[in-house]
Amino acid sequence: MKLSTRTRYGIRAILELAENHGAGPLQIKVIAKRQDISVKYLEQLMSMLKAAELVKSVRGSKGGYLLAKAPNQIKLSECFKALEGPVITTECLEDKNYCQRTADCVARQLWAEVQSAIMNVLDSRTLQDLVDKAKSGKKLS
Amino acid sequence: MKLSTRTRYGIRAILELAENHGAGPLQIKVIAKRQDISVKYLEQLMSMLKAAELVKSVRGSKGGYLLAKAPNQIKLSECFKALEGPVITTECLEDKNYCQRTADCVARQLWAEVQSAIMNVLDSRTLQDLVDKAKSGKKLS
DNA sequence: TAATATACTACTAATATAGTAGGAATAATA
DNA sequence: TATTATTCCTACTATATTAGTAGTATATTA
Repeated sequence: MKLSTRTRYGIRAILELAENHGAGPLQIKVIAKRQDISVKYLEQLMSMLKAAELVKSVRGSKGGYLLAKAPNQIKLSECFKALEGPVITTECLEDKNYCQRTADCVARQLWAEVQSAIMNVLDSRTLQDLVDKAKSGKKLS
Repeated sequence: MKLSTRTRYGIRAILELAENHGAGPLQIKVIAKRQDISVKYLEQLMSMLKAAELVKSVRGSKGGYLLAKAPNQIKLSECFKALEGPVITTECLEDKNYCQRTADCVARQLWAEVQSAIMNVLDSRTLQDLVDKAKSGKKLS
């Protein structure tokens, strides 16, 4: 169950915006250089974040990207969902009719628990939390 | 972050063995029919579980598969690992040198938390737990 | 020896990932 | 107004992974 670079890069990129919050737009090429990501690839990731209304953009010279909300208003679960899609561990959790066994399938119950454990982590943290920890140099509590 | 059919089918298959524990070997074709999985595909999944020493096999007529240990001695984390590989959310959790930023990367700390949340669920349950719940018809606590 | 099982290896179609590439649209600035 | 800097949009591509299929060899029982 490997995380895509799409999600890994995207989260690092929006974290750059969070750290830059209040200081005007940040350009893709700057983020790409700092995070060592292909500019062209990052363009696509940013447009996913924009489609999810987590960031907004300013076109033209001196343009760039900014957070659409304050860092403490953006949950990691939202970022994850925008990049990776729903925190899905298996189709049958989304669609009850995917399989006839859903009603009494203990495997499905297990995957539901896994999914919920992941969501608990991602839902309880905002970009601000990560920025704070980065500054303090401490680990997440 | 979608779960492969490999893991989903494999877990359902070993659960069949757990329910059948003590009643001799169970054949692939029986499991395949009950769980609606391709016989040939399931063969491969069973051989992964066997390589991980979670199940053992009896060849020839009247043969089949059995659990290698009692159901309460087999954690779901072991089954998962055998089928899906390590519960990896990103390479940098396994290999510190995968990226230069590991030391102070807050994103990496986040993935570590996610990974650990998943492991907590899978590590705290055995096949026996799932079998019990299936029999009682109740949800996992 | 015949029937029934697992064991092993190779192949394949479909899908997803991780980009690359090129240019159009837009805004600031000289 | 021309130039430059930026996002925006669409299409393409190489590689890897997934989810199987297929065939044959090997072991066991009756």
